[in-house]
Amino acid sequence: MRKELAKTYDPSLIEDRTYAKWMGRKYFHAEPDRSKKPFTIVMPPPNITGKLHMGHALDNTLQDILIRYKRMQGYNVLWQPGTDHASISTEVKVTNQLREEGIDKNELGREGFLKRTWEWREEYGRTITEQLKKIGSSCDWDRERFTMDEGCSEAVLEVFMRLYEKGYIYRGSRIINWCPVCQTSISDAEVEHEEQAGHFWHINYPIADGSGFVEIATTRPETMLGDTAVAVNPDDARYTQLVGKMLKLPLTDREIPVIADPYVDKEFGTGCVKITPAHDPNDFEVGKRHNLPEINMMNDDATIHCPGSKYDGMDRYEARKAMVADLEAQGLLVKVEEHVHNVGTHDRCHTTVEPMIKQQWFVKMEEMAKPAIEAVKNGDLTFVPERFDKIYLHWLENIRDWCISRQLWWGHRIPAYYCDECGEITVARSMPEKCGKCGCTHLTQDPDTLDTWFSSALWPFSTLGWPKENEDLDYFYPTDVLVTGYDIIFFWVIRMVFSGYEQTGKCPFHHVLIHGLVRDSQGRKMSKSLGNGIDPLEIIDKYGADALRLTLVTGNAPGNDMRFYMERVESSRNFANKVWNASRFIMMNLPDGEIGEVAAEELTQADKWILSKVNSLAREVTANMDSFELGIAVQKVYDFIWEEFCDWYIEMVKPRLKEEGSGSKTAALWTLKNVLIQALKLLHPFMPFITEEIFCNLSDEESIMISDWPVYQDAWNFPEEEKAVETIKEAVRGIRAVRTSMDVPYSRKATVYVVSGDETVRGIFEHSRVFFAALGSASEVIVQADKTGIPSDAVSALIPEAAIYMPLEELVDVEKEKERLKKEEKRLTGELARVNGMLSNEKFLSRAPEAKIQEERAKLAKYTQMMEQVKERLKQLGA
RNA sequence: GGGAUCUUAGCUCAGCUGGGAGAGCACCUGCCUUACAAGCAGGGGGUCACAGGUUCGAGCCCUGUAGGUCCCACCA
Repeated sequence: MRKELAKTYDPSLIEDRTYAKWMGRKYFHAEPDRSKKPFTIVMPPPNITGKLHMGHALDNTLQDILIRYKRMQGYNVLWQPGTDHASISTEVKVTNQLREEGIDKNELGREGFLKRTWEWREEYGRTITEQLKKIGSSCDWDRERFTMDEGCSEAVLEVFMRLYEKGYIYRGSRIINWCPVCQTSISDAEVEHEEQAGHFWHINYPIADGSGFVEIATTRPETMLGDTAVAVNPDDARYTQLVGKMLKLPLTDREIPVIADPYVDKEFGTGCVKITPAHDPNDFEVGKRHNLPEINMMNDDATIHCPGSKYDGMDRYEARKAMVADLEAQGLLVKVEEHVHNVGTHDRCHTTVEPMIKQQWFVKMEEMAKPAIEAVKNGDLTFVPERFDKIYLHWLENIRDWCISRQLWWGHRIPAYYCDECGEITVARSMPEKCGKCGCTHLTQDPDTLDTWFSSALWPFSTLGWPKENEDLDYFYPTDVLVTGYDIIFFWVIRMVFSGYEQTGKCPFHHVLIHGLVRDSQGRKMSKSLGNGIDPLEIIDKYGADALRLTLVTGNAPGNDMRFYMERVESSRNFANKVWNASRFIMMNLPDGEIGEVAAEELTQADKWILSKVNSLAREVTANMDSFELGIAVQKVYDFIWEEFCDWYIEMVKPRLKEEGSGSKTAALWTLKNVLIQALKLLHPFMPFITEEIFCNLSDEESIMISDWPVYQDAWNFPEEEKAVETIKEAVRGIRAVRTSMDVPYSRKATVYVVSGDETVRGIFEHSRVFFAALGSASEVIVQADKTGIPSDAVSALIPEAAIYMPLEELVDVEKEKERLKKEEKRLTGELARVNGMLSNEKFLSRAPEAKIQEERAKLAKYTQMMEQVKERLKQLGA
């Protein structure tokens, strides 16, 4: 039955309905099936705190494209979705929410807080997944997981136990990064280095024996309360006699030694460095080497800890000011210089982190990094684009132990239990009944939780049921491709890789497709503070998910950032409308019943041409998809549909559609329908909704998303017809250009003479005269071998294969025509010079591939012929 | 300090293994030609940052220079 479609495409009418249909039919659901090959992607789990932003939209669009493509290719695909508990982010959000209600987190207590956070998660945690559905994500929602659900928590516990038992997890008192606002330790990866304009304070430390001063330079004078030495380079002749002497530490009553350590750079500052082991990672190392005391002079909220001192309790920056003022008053401040330096800040809240010595849990990284490094080196794991190999390797080759404990409540609690009596640590899967050392029954679990990335590191296998052996894991793991932004390679990708090798012995995925950031029209990062974010859902409401998706993949190469602006979305929307209308046109013409098969001899040159075109398109697009060149792939489909199919083929076929009951009409309809279906299939991964809607109107199959991906077929390979139609297109373009330059109105038809001495060429035009006439605004097409009967003032269009003449009578402006021909002559002269240059170059002839030489020879012949025509024509016009 | 990356049409960007410079938007001209004005036809516009090198041949490979962006890094 013929179906009518609306004149303009309205995505809002079909997207939700279509998605519901897919869900209802369980197309997204995957079960192991040994008769098919699996293809698996795990979705980077969005935070439960978040709402969908452009980054998610891009990330998930890319994944959905790959998933839909592979599904159509017949793979048993699993796209595993889920969400991340996002420890710090969520804890901060809930804490703030509580504060607004006037509730203090600590008063509420741990249990109450967790109850509240679970409620929060129930209420808000699913909005993002609902939003992911709006963009068409075909993930298996039946398998949706959460990093703190029972299974994932079991995996976390198992991994902790294994690593602990292997000696890879240890507890130690070491210098770590501390966020005074979030009041927790953070890992090195979570520290962002920001360049800040600061000062360099030069301070005199008096030598205890009264023989003078040692001038030190520091960017953080307040830490001098924790100084336990001043260091100089052992080779620094200026200071050798000072080494071993004692200095009076200003603002305190302590004395500290001068020590020699190669860490000190003679050239930098004064060459004397104050050493604060408890508040600087380098100084910590120096302190260890020299057995210096570690004086902790700061509280967890970054106020000064110095009992008995006037600075005690002051904020770190307030104290800095006060101390500098006091030093100046005492005449110990030598000078203050402007100084730009790097300051470590917490990536979540951008507070300046404080290095502090604390008891924390760490993961020993050296051994686990090895297979992860090897994976990239031996090709088991590849990055797209490749350049991210270096970033990955550099990080792993310089990896330091991972601080995994967080002083937070929301997260997986560390399974360590301390004996209240003897302090013995027991790491166990559950609370031990008694202390294994002293037998005491009073044990307390470590209050800390794990870094949120500890659980996401296990995501590729914890979501498949690990540590239990099971069919899902066996079948779908390892996964195939991981799609993510370059911003979380360190946090997540690397940790998944070493965790995968350590726990499962396998790399958790083979390819990592990296994408960049979606920026605003000015190239700025989209951010809440700038207010320049564009809400993907608003775009979907207004333009449709397909337009959004197309915008996000068009003209973008892997790993590169992109700019997002409305003109691009409109352009995508226009394409959707183009597809819609082309389909509408075809459906308007399709008969009520089946077209049936069309005999090969009924197919015209044009039919074969477009079949051949869509055939090679399928091959090319498949190759691009396989190498993750999604932007290139979709560009090819776009160009094919808009230019070849709509602008040329449909126009070529229109005259035949008026021939009621003819075999030619049937062949045209058959071709229109089949080529459209092929094109829709190639487009489907990118624009799932519109392609599904049209496909279901055209085809008896139930859904395009489970239809077969087009493959190249020899039966649709027509090189001769492709060449023939290209010749005609050239002729049409030539005619149009001539007519435009002569200002001949569209409505004015003219007789068109095609002159060629080549019988084959004449055959091409004879065969296609119907559509050639239509496209070339011809009232009549006369094909002949010579110029007999052609008016001498006829205007010509030139193509290599033939001469085209149009008697345009009084409309012909001889001067314009001469001008046009001269321009053409100039162009051809240039081309001929280039080709002749190459062909007269002996080195080219001897070293270039034979095919290339033949190609150039053919061009020479072609241009020579055209040049002859132009010259002859100019001569006729008396030029 | 180390590394990566970019510099191609007015704007935003593609350009896959080196073989006659592309798209979208913008601009100019003419068209409501019964699928689409969210459209059709035609057109203008680029020493592919600069300088060398390799090659028969370079936007693409190599070296250097300039400018931009980003990442990493313990010079206080």
